[in-house]
Amino acid sequence: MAVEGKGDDSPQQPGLTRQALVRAALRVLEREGVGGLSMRRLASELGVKAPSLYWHVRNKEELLDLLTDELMADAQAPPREGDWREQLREYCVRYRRHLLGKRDAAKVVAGRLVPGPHLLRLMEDQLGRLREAGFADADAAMINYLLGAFVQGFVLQELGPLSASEAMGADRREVATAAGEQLRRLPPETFPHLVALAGDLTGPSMEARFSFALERVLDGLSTLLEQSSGVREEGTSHE
Amino acid sequence: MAVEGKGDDSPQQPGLTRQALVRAALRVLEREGVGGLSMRRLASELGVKAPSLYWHVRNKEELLDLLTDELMADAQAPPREGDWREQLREYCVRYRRHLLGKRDAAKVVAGRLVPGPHLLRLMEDQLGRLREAGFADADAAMINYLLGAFVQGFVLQELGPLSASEAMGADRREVATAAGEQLRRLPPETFPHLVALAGDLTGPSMEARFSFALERVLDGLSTLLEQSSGVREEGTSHE
DNA sequence: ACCTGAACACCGTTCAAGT
DNA sequence: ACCTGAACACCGTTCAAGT
Repeated sequence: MAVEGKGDDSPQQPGLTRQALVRAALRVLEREGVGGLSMRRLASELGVKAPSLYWHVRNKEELLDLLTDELMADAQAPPREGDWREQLREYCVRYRRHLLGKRDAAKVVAGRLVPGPHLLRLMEDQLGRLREAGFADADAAMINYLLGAFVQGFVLQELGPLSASEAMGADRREVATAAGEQLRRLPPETFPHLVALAGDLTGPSMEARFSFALERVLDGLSTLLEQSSGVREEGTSHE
Repeated sequence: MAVEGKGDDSPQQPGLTRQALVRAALRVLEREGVGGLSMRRLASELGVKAPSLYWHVRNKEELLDLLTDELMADAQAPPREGDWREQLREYCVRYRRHLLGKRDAAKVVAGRLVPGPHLLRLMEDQLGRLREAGFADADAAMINYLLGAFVQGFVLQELGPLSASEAMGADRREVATAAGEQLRRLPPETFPHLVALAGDLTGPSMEARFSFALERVLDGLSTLLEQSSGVREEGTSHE
């Protein structure tokens, strides 16, 4: 009757696997959002009672750590086309899209530094491209961290409602223009810049804000690369 | 007997003010952390029962919005010394220190876009400096958003335990070197870069990561400023 | 106008007990 | 080895009722 032999070192399948647990958590997250992802709901998704989960996982934190890496399972590295800048841009654009594509993914991933297998795969690939581009090892490591923190932080901002006036009700465009009106009505003698820039502050879409920020970061990396290769050419290297 | 007349439009003081509520929330946050900040505990801090709070505040979300702005109450803009780059750097360094100085502040503030009075004050100041530095209005608005998202996102990463192995137990230095060992033990044929850069990836302190990232962003802003002022000088402006 | 009691529908986690 | 019942100590929020 036990048809599906996995072939590895588990003699009888235990009904619940860590893998099954994490995949179920992903389904619950997609369906209910991060607020609805409780140990109890996850248990019922698996046809089991909540305390059972604690046999497979130390606590909810560990579950979220596992889930964090699972969220990276189908993240794609960009094609190796174009220069390093084009490739890094594509990395960030894809990572953002990936996080936005899975419900509340950024809220799970946000403050979590988990070196799971899927993340390691992506890091390995990105570090390789950074070194090929000519970045020093120490810089490549820093840049890898920087880009991750940058995109995650950005998408996290993007997930929350644009303002206090909320996700319940009006769409982003309306909320933004309302916020613009509010800024314009401020006393101009104490807030001249906010009044003058009301449109500039509330107008741009999140897309636009992200790509603006991304281009600034990429410019900064360009500068670093020029500086360090400049040093290598004209510097006092012991070569 | 009602000694403390506020003088404004509140005839009898209602025992609970929104202000008192928010200040109490700040004390609870400092004492118990974000996980300990519940409506019930906040109520007991105020010598009142939980349902009372809902007279003053729509729900916990609104409370957190108010708290977010209160967290900015004593944030200091840097002195107007040095060039724009020095001032923006100091802005970010101070903002980071400010967030790190209040327990779990970044976790409250993170995905929350609340244009409260204290934030508006800082925005007004920063936008002024950006315009004086020569940034175009649209750019100044974008940069203001970028820097906020950048610092908040960064500090949020910094707050979580450095790795899964946890806040409970070993300090950051130990965890970092342990993570380094783990990377070094990876199969070098599939993870050559991770193995080679193990030390670079796990060595740097959060201080170092932050200031590296910050200098890159500032470099990026320099490039933007040069480009746009270049365009203004040699461009086809209708001046 | 402002506060409370009681209740609803939940949480994460532990632990003795079952198989 | 793996799962459950029962319990502990909590949550956010509503709502009739009190003053």
